[in-house]
Amino acid sequence: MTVPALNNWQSVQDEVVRRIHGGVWNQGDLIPNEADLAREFGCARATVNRALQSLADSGLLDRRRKAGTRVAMLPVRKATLEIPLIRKEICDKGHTYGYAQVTRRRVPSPARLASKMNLPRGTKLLHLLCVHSADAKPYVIEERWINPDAVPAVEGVDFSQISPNEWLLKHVPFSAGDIAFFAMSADQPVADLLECEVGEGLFVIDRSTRRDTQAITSVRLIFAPGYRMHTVLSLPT
Amino acid sequence: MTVPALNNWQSVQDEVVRRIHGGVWNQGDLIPNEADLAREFGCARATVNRALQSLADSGLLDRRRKAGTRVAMLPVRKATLEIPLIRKEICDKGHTYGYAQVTRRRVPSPARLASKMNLPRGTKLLHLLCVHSADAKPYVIEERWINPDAVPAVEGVDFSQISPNEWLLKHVPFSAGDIAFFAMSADQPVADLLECEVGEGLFVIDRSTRRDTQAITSVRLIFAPGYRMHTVLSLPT
DNA sequence: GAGTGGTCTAGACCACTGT
DNA sequence: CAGTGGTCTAGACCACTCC
Repeated sequence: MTVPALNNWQSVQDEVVRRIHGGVWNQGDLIPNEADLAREFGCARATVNRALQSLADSGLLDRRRKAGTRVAMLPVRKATLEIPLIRKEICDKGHTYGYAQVTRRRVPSPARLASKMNLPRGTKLLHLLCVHSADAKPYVIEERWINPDAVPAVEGVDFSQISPNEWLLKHVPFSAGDIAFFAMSADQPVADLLECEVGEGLFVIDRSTRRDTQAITSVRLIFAPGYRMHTVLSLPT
Repeated sequence: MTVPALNNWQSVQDEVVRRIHGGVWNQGDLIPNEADLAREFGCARATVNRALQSLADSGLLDRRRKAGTRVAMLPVRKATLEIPLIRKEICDKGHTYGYAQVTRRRVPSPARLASKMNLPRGTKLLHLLCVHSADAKPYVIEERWINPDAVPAVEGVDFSQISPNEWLLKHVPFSAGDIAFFAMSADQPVADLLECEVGEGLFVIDRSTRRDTQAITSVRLIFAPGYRMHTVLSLPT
């Protein structure tokens, strides 16, 4: 009656999911350890490990050394968002990309940013206001602050030709950071730039990035009405 | 001169990232194959594989059989969002959780949902309108549609005691789906429920889940003003 | 066809942590 | 202290895909 030997980690994963779905293992239950499962499934422990680790990443299992592996009590859903280059996002949708720099200034770092970006007092930042458009209609406002101490080369860049979004991705790639999503109501200046009504609800992304502990840049993206960011909730079966 | 042997996958990953940062390998470049790197680093190929696979998951590398491994041209940023139980989210913030069901009806599936949830024509859905609150202030509106064909047990549940959000998570866990984030302006009924101004910009999440191909539930979460969803952009150093 | 990443195995040692 | 997951190794075979 033994199962016909699960010889790859995907089939092991499927079997584990099946047992959870089927109620063989319930939320909070301790499941057998890797060695036992490997013996039962007729495969190597590394294969079981790979399968369970993948499920733990998905949030279905909680694993701790010595304590063993449990079915997660509250299976936290995880969604992976891909945050593309704005130009690419617009082109991929089949629209014509447009871009314009609105203002460029050097400013003392605003208090709100100084703390968020962990900047020394009195740091001067480069502040840019730009608009990306799709088929000549405003698509998103990019309000950008850049720490010139972290990116000296930025002083010589002409951001009327290339957006900070794109330049930074090419020249300062691979940094860590944090990101927040929320909504705001359009005020007059924003409404003017996005050609929408004052008060309209807009989708906003705030993002700060740094390398090691040095703040590189902070950006606020304010999207035109109608924008939707979507992705897939991928859980095994 | 040789590096002191990278004997774990994290250090291999760090070294690869260092070489990309340092310009040893540039965007679009083909990097050496796993066997060569393993020899150079003085570790097993599996260790290199683990490191590179992790970097590919992060979007820094593009890997294809036979074609080899390249530094990604447009390093797509990936953010992982955890979508918690609403009650848990509120409690974790240290607030008192409150919940109320506003309405409960059986309705023909609206056209918009019928297509999104891929329902047969004429399917009747259970429609619920609920409000979750934090410290007695409205926190989020949960507008929920449930397909009773997929979850027959739902007919007997008293959703004035437990939110659909929580009941479904406990009883219909582990399903796939898709999710979208956007902003809307509060209309009168929404403003009444959230105790905010009409027209105010609100953060909204639409989510549909299914098991296999059968639609289970669709939900719209409309958050009170001020809500921010945030996460970390985790890229290796 | 040949070269690359993807995976499996069997065994080993280590790191963490509950008891 | 002892049991569990986390990882490494050396070798092997397979699957994909570019040429």
